[in-house]
Amino acid sequence: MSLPMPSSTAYCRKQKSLGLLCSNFLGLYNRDGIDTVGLDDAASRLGVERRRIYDIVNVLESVGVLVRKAKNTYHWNGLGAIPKALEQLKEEGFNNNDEQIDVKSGKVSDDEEDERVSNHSASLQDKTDLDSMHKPPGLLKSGTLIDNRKEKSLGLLTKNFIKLFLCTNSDVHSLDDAAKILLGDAHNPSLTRTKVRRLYDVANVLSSMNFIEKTHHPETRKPAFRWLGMTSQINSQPGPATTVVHQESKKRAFGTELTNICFKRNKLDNQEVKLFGGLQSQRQPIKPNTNGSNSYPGPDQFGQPGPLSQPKSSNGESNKIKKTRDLENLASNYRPQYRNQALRDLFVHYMDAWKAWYSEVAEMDPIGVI
DNA sequence: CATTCCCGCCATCTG
DNA sequence: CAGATGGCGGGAATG
Repeated sequence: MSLPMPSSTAYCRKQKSLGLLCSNFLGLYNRDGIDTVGLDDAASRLGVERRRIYDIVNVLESVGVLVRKAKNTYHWNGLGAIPKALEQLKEEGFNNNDEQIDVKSGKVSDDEEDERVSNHSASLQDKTDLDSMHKPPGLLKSGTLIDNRKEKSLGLLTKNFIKLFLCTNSDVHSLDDAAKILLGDAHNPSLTRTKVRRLYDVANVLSSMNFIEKTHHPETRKPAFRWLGMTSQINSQPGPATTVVHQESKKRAFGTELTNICFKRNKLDNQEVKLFGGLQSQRQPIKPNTNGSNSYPGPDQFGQPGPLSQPKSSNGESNKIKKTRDLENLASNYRPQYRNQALRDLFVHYMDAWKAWYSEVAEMDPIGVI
């Protein structure tokens, strides 16, 4: 019981959110020369417990930004790997059955992400909401009793959640519905509750990367999330982006404090603050934007443009800036300056892949799938 | 009261 | 078997 909140620095939930942590994480590693990310390193530099790093890393891995390399170590692929990862997710979602071969470079680890979304030829686009994708709860195959751990992983959940947007008509889903869908059936309220908690976790990091944004379901009023990827507008009309928007115009001014460090909810105090100091003095400060919403701060001080960044008001929070389909600008605007030729090539490769995919998708008939 | 979701216990899975 | 992972859900913060 150390006092919960020093008057000046009250405990603020937002400062400890996964979303903010994700932003900081990206800010810390999304730069030239990063190849490996160590969990302990990340945890200490970000001033959080290891447990939290797992949360973030798991969802980032689902989106291709990272790959687990070994115990305590991840390989940094970078944001450039996102398009490809999404493409893959989409594909998987459509051939809504499981087992996809790993396309990663090199080794095909193990079962990697296998999800078994039930088989059953789904008409790609069915109704608006619940439907087509679900993973059978029970499960079959390989399982006996082992399986489940992975099936409940945050990583898988992230993927399925994203597929929900990529492979469905609707680009707005309430977590509640999402939970039910992803849960297969299991109308167990308790299970759903837990699922929703997890969805909040992934939603937070995804929204910090501007993949999604919080809104309310048109009719239902229920809180929900809207996909901000490129799918939405492509969806509404064939042809190239209709809403290529703005872009890196403003340099946001974020808060200047590293968050995620202090004040435990109200118990024990923390001695982690020192990490903060250390970080500040030795590295560019992460600028979390202390109170407002949190989203990936963007490049500025990190050297690279942030494809997923968005203009953000310094005191934002209420400020619902229309987050835009940044991914759309990815190809044209995201131009990291890699000093390393290999990385550069890799990046180019990703971009090409993405463009190919994008144009392909763009000319598809709207009713078709997307 | 409802929604959001942080925290950290502790089951599992490696190495 | 110790350390690494990461479900899971209580319950606090917020709306």
